[in-house]
Amino acid sequence: MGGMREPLRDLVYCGLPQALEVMGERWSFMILRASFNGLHHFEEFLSELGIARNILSNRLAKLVEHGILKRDSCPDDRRKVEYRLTEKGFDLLPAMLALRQWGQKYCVEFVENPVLVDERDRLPIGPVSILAHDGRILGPHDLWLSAREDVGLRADGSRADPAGSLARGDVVDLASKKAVSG
Amino acid sequence: MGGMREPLRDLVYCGLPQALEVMGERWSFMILRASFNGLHHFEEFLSELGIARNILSNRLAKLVEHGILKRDSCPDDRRKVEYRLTEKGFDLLPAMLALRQWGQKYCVEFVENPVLVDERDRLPIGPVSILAHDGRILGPHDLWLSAREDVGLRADGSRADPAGSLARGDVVDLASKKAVSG
DNA sequence: ACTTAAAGTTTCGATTCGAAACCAGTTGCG
DNA sequence: CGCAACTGGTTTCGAATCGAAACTTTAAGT
Repeated sequence: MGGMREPLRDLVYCGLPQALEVMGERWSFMILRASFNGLHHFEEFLSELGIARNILSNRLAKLVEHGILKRDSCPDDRRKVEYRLTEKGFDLLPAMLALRQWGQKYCVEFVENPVLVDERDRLPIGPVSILAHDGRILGPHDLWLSAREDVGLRADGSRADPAGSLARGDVVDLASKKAVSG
Repeated sequence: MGGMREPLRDLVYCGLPQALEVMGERWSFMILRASFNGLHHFEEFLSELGIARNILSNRLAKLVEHGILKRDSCPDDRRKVEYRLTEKGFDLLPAMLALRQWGQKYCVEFVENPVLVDERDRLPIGPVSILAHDGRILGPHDLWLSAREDVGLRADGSRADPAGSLARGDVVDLASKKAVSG
């Protein structure tokens, strides 16, 4: 059997609700973006984002609590506090960019001016993409939801070598899948 | 000049706030996930997600309004209404997966069972990735924010051929960049 | 005609958001 | 030292949002 339905209720097994617990709150992504942009201080976030003081305080605390930002007081000026992205925080970049690119594609008519480029050749980056284990770019319709035991088991019965990726798996559209090959 | 700071306030130029206007609200991503999973009806979403009736109604309306879902009444049973993803909705898959993979990596200890695989070989997909114009996978530290006019202008003064991607650009960390090469 | 199903709407209390005021350590300066 | 200004908060309180439960409406089913 191929396309299964995911158990949506079993939140413990799914990364999405967990991710949304922090990042689903208003301003979290905007604060993250500001961090990626090199802002580090409370008053910087405050004036650049136009967020309310108490909410910013609350969000920063929550982001720190979840290990996305780390909070250090500046040694040179002990009034100041530095908020910096952790590795866990940096790992949200694909999600943030994907969301942003989507918004850019569908909701913004202007051509943006500071452009995100590859440091190597200074050419604009491409779209954030879903990759197969071998690096091919996958579209929404190239995906299939499979029972763990059936990983690598092709429709024709042959079995691919599950050498590569192992730990990462996900959600998906199976209505269209069912039609296509179920 | 290389790493610039993005104008965070000018929301019209940035796709992120636009994207968050819809997807930033509670439940939007969960509804999207359910849609990807093949749910199409109000009562399905209701029982699978455990969301309040009025909120679900509100969110579905907003998702439809923003062109992420389309709403059709079933011809066979005119009590029923079908909510289906549009192309615009499908295009949110990378953002949703990226978020989910992040949550999976950092917040969920269980091995998930229905695994998302490549339809071709039925092997688990890889992580959602930021790609260079030529397909190389880029990490958070391979990015640079460049003025539009300077696209393709390398640090050493040589110019890369900006043949490929043109319309897609983005945000980023420039504090670390400044240190590295500014 | 009566019952049930699907998809909402209404109502109302609980939570969250947001603007503004207030507060507490530092620091800079005369 | 004494005092103003700066930084990063907390408090307060009205407005908006969320959520559970009851109610409404249209369409099948029998």
